[in-house]
Amino acid sequence: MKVSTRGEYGMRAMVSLARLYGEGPVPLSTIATESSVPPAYLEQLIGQLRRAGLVNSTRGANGGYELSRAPEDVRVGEVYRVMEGPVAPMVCVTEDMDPSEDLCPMIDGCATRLVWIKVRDGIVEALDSTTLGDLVQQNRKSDMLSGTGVS
Amino acid sequence: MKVSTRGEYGMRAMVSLARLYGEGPVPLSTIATESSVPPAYLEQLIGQLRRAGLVNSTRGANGGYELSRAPEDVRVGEVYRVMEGPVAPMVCVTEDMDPSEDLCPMIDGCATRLVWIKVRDGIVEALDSTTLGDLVQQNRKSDMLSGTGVS
DNA sequence: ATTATTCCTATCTGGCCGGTCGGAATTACG
DNA sequence: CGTAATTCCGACCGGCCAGATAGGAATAAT
Ligand code: FES
Ligand code: FES
Repeated sequence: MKVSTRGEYGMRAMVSLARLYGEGPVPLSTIATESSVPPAYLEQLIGQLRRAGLVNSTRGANGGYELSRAPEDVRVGEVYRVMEGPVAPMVCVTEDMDPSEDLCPMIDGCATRLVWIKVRDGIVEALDSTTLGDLVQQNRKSDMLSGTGVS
Repeated sequence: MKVSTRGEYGMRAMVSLARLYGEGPVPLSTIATESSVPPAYLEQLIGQLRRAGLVNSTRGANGGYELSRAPEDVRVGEVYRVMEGPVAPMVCVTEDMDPSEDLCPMIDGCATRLVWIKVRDGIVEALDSTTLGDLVQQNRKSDMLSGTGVS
């Protein structure tokens, strides 16, 4: 059960943008460097984030990307869902699914489903209780304590 | 972020065994039917569970498998870990990892890691707070309420 | 015009998930 | 003893898709 690189990279990119929030459009190349994501690939990913309305873009020279909302107003769950789709450790417990359809072929109904629902809710809680703002803040704090992050 | 079929099937099989606990060895074919898992595949999976000590096997005619412990004493997290490996939504937050190694290439340390740790802990909590016993019990209860589970 | 940038879509590749197969070992049973 | 029921083991394999790369068209600043 791994988060794909889309989720990983997308989240990293968004954190980078959060750190640079308020300083105007940031070109893709910068985000790519800062978040260590292959530029060509990032381009694809950030397109998704834009279409989802999480980032705004400015085209042409001096253009770039920026968060469409303040970092404190962006739950990481939103980013996650754009990149990874609805939270669903298993098809039969997809977040937004019609509760009536139970596609499990098990005899006597499915007992395991209860577990996966719990797991799903655990993930949702973790994702939706944090904002990009929280992340950059936490990070700045730990930078303060340990000097310049060291190597 | 999906649980693979190994986890799904493994869990289903264990629930089946839990329901039949105390009635002697259950042949693979029965478990396969009851949990709707291709027998040949299940054989592979249940081998893992056996080697991990979660089930005991009896060879030869009239042989089969049974839980090595009472259902109430088996946390679903144990089953999960056997089938899926340590809980780790992302390599850098693997359950049993050496906390010193931080392999993230991000500039200024990694802010996103905090999220994944939260996610991981959410999953762990969900898995370790439930036992196979809980599952079969819950399931029996819902059977009672809705007749014979219907079609 | 030239340069910096976003935008779009097609294409490729390796890994591994999900599953099958054949046969050897082991034990019950009449 | 022989035969049937079963676990046990490792090899094999096809298809899908994550994880990129590539090329070029549109847009805007200077
Ligand atoms: S309904 Fe999902 S495992 Fe049964
Ligand atoms: S350390 Fe895992 S994403 Fe940075």
